[in-house]
Amino acid sequence: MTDDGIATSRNTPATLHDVAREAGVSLATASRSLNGSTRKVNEEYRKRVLEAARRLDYSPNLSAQAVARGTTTTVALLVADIADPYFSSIAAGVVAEADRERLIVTMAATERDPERELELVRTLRGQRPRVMILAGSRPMSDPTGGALGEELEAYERSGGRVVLISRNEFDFRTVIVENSAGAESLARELVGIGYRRFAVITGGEGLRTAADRVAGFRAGLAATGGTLDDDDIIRAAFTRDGGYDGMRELIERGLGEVELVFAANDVMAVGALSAIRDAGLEPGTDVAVAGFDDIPTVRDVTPALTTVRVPLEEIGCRALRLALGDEEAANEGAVRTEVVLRPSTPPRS
Amino acid sequence: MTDDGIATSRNTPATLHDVAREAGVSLATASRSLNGSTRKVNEEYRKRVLEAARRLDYSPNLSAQAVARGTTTTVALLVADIADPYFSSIAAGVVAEADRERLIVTMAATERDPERELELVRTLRGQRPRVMILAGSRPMSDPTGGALGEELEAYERSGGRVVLISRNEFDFRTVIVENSAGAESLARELVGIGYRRFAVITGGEGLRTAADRVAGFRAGLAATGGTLDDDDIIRAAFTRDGGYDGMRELIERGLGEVELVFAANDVMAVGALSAIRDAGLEPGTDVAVAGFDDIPTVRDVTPALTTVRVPLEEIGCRALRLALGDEEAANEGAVRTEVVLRPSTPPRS
DNA sequence: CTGTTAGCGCTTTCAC
DNA sequence: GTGAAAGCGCTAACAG
Repeated sequence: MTDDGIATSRNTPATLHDVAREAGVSLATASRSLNGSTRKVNEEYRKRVLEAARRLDYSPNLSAQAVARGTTTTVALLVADIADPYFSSIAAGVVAEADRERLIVTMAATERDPERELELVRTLRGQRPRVMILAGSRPMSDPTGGALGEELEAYERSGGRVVLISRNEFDFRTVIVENSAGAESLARELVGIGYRRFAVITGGEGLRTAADRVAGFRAGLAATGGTLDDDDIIRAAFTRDGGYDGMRELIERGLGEVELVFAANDVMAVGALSAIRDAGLEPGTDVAVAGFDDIPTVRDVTPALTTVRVPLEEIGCRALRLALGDEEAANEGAVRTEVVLRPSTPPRS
Repeated sequence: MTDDGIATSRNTPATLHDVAREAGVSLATASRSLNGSTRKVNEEYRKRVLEAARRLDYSPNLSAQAVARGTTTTVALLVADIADPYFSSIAAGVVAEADRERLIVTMAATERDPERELELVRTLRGQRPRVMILAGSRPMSDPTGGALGEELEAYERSGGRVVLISRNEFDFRTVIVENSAGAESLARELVGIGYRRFAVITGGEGLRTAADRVAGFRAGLAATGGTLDDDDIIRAAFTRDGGYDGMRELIERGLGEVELVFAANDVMAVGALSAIRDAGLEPGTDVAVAGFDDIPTVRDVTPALTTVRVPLEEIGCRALRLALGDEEAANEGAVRTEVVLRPSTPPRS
């Protein structure tokens, strides 16, 4: 072993040991100077260590730190689909907040498959993340037979924090979105501007989020005299194509008296808009459309989409703060939503 | 220390040690049974270990494994903005491929700030990721004075692999996108359907990707007789709002003879569409618009947007395969793009 | 304030 | 085939 003491181009990163040797101090002193320790270090030594670290291009091995400290700086985020604007906006919020807290985010996609989700939670647990954030609702009846819940509980028992976004299936901290109340307000406002007969396109089989939105919408109609026949509730995939297909189905079977179609989220609503147009109808004029979420693109479709705004990035940010035990975040209550009327639902009469 | 031998609700995860004890075998045997070792383990022991692991709800500590093995199962991904569909689609591809390779992805956002990018690379290096993927072009003239390049080189020297997506600034493996050729084809096709006078809205100050697209577009026009005045090249932020602002500027100064506006990416084009409409003009009719990327939403705006398709998810996937040394990926050459004509550029005359 | 040393949880020689 | 033991890179008592 030729020890030339110079930063040669080795093919393994410099270790703290190398830095200590280079600086002529002990491991402990090197460690203390490089990372915020409570202990004070002689300014002279400190400088020498920092200088040596720079020379050797030292970068602390986070895995080793994690093992030694017994705690990581990692946050795990699970979403249904990264390319979906709903999730990517939430993710952006989580990543931004994590960055502020000098935490690192690892991300995985469940592709809306509960089995996969369980599998991912298991894998990710190996990282010993400080926090695990699960976004995206899953079926209300758990097809994995409670295995996910158990896994998450085990994770919390071992010191982790799980936060759910808009899915109150378990007893974990949750960022609650006013899905029901928001949809109810939307229904009221729509009736207020003259709509009476509605149809709904929603996600398949009792997804919690979707179900809440539909229930809220229904309640709003009930209170104000709007009509929604059970037959006019279409189920489809909770995606753009689902919205497209649902709308086409609705058109094919005949819109009848329906004046406005409420899609349980914006990506579906956008798909519905295209289906309407592809059927030779004029959205907004022949049939009005409303969505939920206020994803960025709904301002740019035509007609611009009426929706319920939910502050997606903020939700991501809050989820993390909640997990980190932020007092404020814990006391803020449900995330406020807000109805945004746009040309896709022009006032009627 | 009460050692009752039962999986009590401790508040620290079970270790391999615990499993070994529970199974009555040595640490080594437990390790060998749980992870694919070359060594053979007596079937009887193996079963006992697996059973014990299950009972204790054991999950291997990835950090510890990383330290012991000297290698991680992590991939780091840097993008400009997670909520931007261009990047989130690429990210989805990376995550999907990583999942296939049983790798974990950590993600960070540079927010288009070179300083931040450098900072993030430094931090992420601490993870000792096997691979680092950088997406999103940065200014051609490096404001960090080559520091990023040095950092990345140091990372590769220490055994990592960096892959750049569509940014050939350094000598690293790169997923090359036919930005120039794609834009050139687009120009040719547009001239082919009757357009003659063009304007361009592009990203600020020499972003590589933007510059290539504009250059290609220009070349296509030059070859076919289309006209693009230097005055009609507008610079704005490489975002939806940038596109909106750029278009508004163009309209305010007077479109003159301009028949078609080419935006250097789809999000800008979508913003431009809205600006046109907000100015009381009809996109497609009064002025045609074309973009680049073929992000999902461009099918749903009105009129649907002419663009150059680039297979975003595939790019993410390829980036990772390239990093992992996949022969095929290395030999596939540039990522093919394809012109997609849609109603935002109706045939003229 | 500094250095020695015993871990952290896991892998991997190396003997048996 | 199995186990004891020596690390991996780093931190945190613990003495000096």
